[in-house]
Amino acid sequence: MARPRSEDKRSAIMSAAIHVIASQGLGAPTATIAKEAGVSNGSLFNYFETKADLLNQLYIELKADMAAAALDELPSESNIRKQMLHVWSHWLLWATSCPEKRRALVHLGVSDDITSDSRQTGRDALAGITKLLERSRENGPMRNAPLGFIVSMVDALADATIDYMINDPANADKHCMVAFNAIWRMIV
Amino acid sequence: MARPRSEDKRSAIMSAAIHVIASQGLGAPTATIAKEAGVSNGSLFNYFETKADLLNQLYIELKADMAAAALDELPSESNIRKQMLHVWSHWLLWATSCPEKRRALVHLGVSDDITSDSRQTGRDALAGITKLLERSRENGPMRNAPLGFIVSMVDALADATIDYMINDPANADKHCMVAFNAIWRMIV
Amino acid sequence: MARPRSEDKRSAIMSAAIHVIASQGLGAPTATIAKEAGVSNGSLFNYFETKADLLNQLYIELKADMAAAALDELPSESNIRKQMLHVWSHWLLWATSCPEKRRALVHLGVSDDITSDSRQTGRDALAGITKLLERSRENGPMRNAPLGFIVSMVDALADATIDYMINDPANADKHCMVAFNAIWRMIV
Amino acid sequence: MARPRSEDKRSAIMSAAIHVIASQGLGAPTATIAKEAGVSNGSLFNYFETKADLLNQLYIELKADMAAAALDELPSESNIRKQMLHVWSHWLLWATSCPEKRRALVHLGVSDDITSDSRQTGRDALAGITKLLERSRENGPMRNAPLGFIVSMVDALADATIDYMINDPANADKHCMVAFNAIWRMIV
DNA sequence: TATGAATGAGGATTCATTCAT
DNA sequence: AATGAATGAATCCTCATTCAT
Repeated sequence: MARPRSEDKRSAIMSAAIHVIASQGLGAPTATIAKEAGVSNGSLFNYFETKADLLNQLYIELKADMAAAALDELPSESNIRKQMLHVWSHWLLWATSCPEKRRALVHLGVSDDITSDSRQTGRDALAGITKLLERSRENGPMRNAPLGFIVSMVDALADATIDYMINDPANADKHCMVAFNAIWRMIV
Repeated sequence: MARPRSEDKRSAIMSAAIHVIASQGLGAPTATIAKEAGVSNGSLFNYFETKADLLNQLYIELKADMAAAALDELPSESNIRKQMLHVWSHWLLWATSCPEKRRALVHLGVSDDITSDSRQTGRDALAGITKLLERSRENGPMRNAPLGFIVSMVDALADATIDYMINDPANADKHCMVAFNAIWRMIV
Repeated sequence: MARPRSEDKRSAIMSAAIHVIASQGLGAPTATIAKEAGVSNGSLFNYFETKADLLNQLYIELKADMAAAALDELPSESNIRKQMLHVWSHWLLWATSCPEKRRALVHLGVSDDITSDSRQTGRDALAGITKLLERSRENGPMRNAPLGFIVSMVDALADATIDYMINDPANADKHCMVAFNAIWRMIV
Repeated sequence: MARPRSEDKRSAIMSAAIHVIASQGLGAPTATIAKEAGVSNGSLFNYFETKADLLNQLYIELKADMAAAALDELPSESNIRKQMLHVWSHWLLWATSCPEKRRALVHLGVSDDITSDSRQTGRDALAGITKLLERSRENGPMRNAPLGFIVSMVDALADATIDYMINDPANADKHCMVAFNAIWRMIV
């Protein structure tokens, strides 16, 4: 009935879900997640009404986590490029240092179980980044394109870059900068 | 001497799979695909050893289909920008005019059932596009980045653009051009 | 805290398996066994990991059951012939009075699903009988033959005798004695 | 419709069935047998109406084959013990030198697909052996036991002996004689 | 007659969810 | 609330048999 008593247990389930989904995909049994969390399978359904519910909440939390990481310690006094670079590199840093979260998020992102509400909430969490992008492209060649379109493009490029950084960690920083400069050429 | 194994039936199953996977995802029962193809569920396994086999073959065919569409009637005499634009717009045209193929391909792309062999075959099919990209960025700011990285970025941007075009068909052409110009700024 | 896994249910499944296998052979669906046991088909797999697991456990239990019946109330003070006769007649009595157990055991005995571990466990259960045979043949003509060979022969004769007793119940006791005397001539 | 044109093909199927059943058991697909025989799966059903039909015919042929081997070159002039020994050793020789036939026969012997008619036919094939046994026990301690019972016992002992010979080929001849002498003590 | 594709019932097993304890 | 046993629908795949060629 989704009436969690212990916040600890809820987050244990979330963490377990990240781990299990990262390695087994969304097909992973809820029982596996529960066991990984040190909780009985029946208990899982005290915290999440259905598996889909768990998935949606996880999606939202991961998006928020990612956004928080990206916006953490934002140097709001610096010029826009510096701020954008800060966000970009923290974003990618989050993804490369929490590869399981990122992998889980990729799985969730394409799942039909994630509702459009959840997706919207996910986008909302990125509002801070969106704002920065808006200011960045203000006078650039894409000043008239829909902002959402630009966000999608940057998001897509982030994903591609992360993949590349993970596959070639030795040059991760270089790839990070190459991609950032590319984006900067795109939008300003 | 027996009823010959019919190519028609094989492609009926493929088409059905595209349709069914586009709407139900990879979890769709093989029986549903078979029925949609007008074939018994047992027959499906005459044409494909396992469901995973079907999925892999479908992935490869769709990738090839997409590449063929993109490279069709390539104006090889024109300058590189014109050729690239041709590829880009045909690519997106394919995706927006066969949205089911594209949706199925998205599902397949993230599936653990798709082997790395299949993925490599998929990349091989895009060799023509890769070549063009290589020439395009030859003297540009990304001339020293790994070519595979650039391909991934362009691929990612294509996906993002397609999504946007499908969501806002009225301005599809405009979005297509906006994205192309963005890419061009990125790489040349 | 949850419904405890019930020993009753496990043995209900075992009994059902005996009954169903006796009449339908090892090809009997697990669903049939489950239904006969008054349990859902899914539940059967809470008690036995696979059908083969069920079969192996059943084999071992039946062997043990048989051995226990044969050795029950063994008159250990009596001379060796009396003891052996006791075992022999109780053995055959078990088989003729639980024909389903015996039929199931015959099916199981030739199944490829029964592991050599299970077979060894089965033999171990018969250790008491083996001991008696060892003493019986001590000074007889087969004193130098491998003990295992003798056990196999006696086992085979038991099977043949049981068949005959079941087919001709009116003279069951007579057949039992005829066979026993034959064995006694063989080994002492 | 079981209207064989080519006797060659029929026996190819039989041989294939022996081989396949010996290694995979009765659960082996008819398609596997057909392929092993170099025949299409459809063709198999021109020679045998059903799988059960094939199994029954195979059972009968193997029993006949075994009996023929046992009775081959029977020294009908010799005394009864010599004749019986001849039969016994040829019987076991057949089993140990055609282990696949023997294995297949063991599988078939316990199958519910084998009709009682087939079993009777199998016994009829052993008539020659039965005759010898009848003469052998004529004045012995089992002179009043049902002849069929004695046949069953000897049959069972043969099976047990064969198993032992196959597992310990180095001493096969010794085991063969040990068992023969045991039988002789039993019946004469 | 020979072939092998087509059929579809059947079967073991999984798993989200419920519910007795 | 927590547990984990119970449920049974769902799914992939097999295989004896049929039938078009």
